[in-house]
Amino acid sequence: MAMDKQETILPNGLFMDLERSGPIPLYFQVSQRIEKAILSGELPAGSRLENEVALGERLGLSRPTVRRAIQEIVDKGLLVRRRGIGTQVVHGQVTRKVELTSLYDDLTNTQKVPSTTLLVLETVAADASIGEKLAVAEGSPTLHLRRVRLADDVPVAVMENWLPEEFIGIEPDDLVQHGLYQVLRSRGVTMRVARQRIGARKSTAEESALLDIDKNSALLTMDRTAFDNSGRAVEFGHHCYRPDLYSFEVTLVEK
Amino acid sequence: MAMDKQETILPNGLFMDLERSGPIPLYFQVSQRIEKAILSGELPAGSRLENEVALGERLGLSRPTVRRAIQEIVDKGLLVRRRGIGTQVVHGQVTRKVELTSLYDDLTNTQKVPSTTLLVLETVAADASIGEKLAVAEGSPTLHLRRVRLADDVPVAVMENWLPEEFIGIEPDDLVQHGLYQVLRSRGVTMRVARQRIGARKSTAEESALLDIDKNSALLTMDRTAFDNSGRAVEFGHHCYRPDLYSFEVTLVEK
DNA sequence: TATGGCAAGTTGTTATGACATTATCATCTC
DNA sequence: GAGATGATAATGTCATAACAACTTGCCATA
Repeated sequence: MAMDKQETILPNGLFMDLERSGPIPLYFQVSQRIEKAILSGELPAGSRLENEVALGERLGLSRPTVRRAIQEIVDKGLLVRRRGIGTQVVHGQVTRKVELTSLYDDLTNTQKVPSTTLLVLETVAADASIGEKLAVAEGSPTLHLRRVRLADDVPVAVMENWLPEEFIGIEPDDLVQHGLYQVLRSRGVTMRVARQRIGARKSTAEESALLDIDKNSALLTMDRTAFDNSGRAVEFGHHCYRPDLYSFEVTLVEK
Repeated sequence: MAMDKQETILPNGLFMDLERSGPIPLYFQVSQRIEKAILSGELPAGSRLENEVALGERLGLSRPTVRRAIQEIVDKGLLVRRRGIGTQVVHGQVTRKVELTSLYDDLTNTQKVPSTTLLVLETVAADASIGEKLAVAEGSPTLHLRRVRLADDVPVAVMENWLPEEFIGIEPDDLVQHGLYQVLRSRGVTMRVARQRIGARKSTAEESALLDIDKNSALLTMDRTAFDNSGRAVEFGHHCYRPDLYSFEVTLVEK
C-alpha cells in the first residue's frame, strides 16, 4: 500500500508561467497543468498529489482556487479524493473525456478525415413525437436532415436530425463542408446539455447499403436531444453507427 | 422570449425545514429542494430561477453555498446558467441521472425484481488483457464471474466480470441474493469512478439461448472498469444486454 | 500484546468580501 | 430611427478565514 500512496511533488516549472491576469481562469490553468502531468505519467497512477494547502502556498493561490482546479480533474474521473488521506490518481489508461460535440468534431479530433453525404434536407411539419422532443407545437415547421457520415471515405454512421424552425435556412453546402454543430455554432448557438439514449438494433436494408455492411447487422444507436444555453432544445437526432468503427466512451464519477 | 425568461420564485415552504446542523450538507439539501421543484413542474422548463444573491439572503445562506447547490443541478443537466441573465431550467422530459451502480441496483431502482443465475464462479489467472485492466500482474489470481441477470424473471443481460485477488472469497449465495456492487460495498469498497465503453455486436449462439432471443440478434454491449476511492481498479466487466429491454441514458453537460 | 485516546494531517463545508465579465435596458445624440 | 453610452442585473472568479469530519500514527495503559 505504501507504494500506492507515495506523494508526488510536481516541479515548480510546471506552474511557472501561469498567466495571472489573462482571460483564462487560474483554476482552469492549474487543472490543465495537473492533468498534463497525469497524462504524461509524471503523476503516476495510485500516487498522491501534494495537498491543497501546500499547493496553494507554493503557487501563490488561495485554497478554494486550488480546490476548484482539482475538482475539475476529479469530475473527469482522473483523480479521487479522500478526507484525511489526500488526492490520488486513478489507475488505468485514460480515455478521452466525452464532450458535447457532433460526430464530425469527434472524427476530426481523432485525426480522421470526416466527410458527409447529404441524403435529405427538407422542411417538414413536426409530428407529435418530434414536437415533444423539440418543445414545439405539433405541425410546426422543422428542418429535417438525413446524412451519411464517412471517416477517411468509409461510411461510419447514418444520421437523421430535426431542428426547430429558426434553422430552416441552413444551406446544403454548409452541411457538407462542416459538422452540424459547427453550423449551429456559427449561427450563435451555444450548446450546453445533451440527453442521449444509447441502444442497439438490427440494420434495415437501406442502412446496410448506406453503411456497406451485411443485412441485419447489429447497429449501435443513439437518440439525442441537445439544448442551448437558455435551456431550449435545438436539435433532436437519431443516429446509427457501425459498431466495428464506433463506440461510446463514458466515464461515470460518483459524487 | 419573455415567456421563456419568466422568473419563478419558489415558496419559502420549500426550504422551511433545512436542517442547519445535521450531517447532511446545506448545499446538498438546497439542491434537492430545487431539483424537486423542477421535477414537479413548480419550476417550469425555460423559466428562470431566483438569482443567487437573493436566494442566499432569503435562505440565510452564503452565496457560495447557494452557488454550490445550483451547480449540483447544473451538473445534472437540469439547469443552465448565463452570466447577466440568470439560471434557467432545461426543457424536456427529465431522465434519471445515471449513477455508478450495478445493473442489479438499476433494476431495483426502476421497480423491477432482479434475479441472478450464476453460471461461473472461479479463480483464474489473469491474462495480459485482464492484468492490464485490473493493474495486476499477468498470471495473478483473479475472481472470474459469469451471470445472467433477469428482471421480473425475464433475462436481460449476460455479464462477465473479473475481480482482483482480494475478492476471491466471495460466496456464490451472495451473488445470487445481491448485485455485485452491493457485495463489494458490504466488504467496505467505495466505488468512485467507472470507465465504460458502449458498443454493439451480434449475439453468439450461447448468448442467444441465455437471453431467449433469436440467433444473431443485435446486442448492446458495455465494457467497464470500476475504481474505488483510492483510485485502484476493483472490477472489470463485459456485459451484453438485450436492446429491447435495456438502453443507456447518458446526459452530457458542457462546462 | 491489545486497546483506547490524542495529536497531526488532509479534505469537506461554510462564511464574508471584493472585483470582473457578460447581458439587458434606458437614455442620449446624431 | 439607429447607434453609442452608461447604469443595472446576474453570474464568474478569487481571496481570506474558520471550523468540521475523517484518517493515520503514536503513545500510554491495562
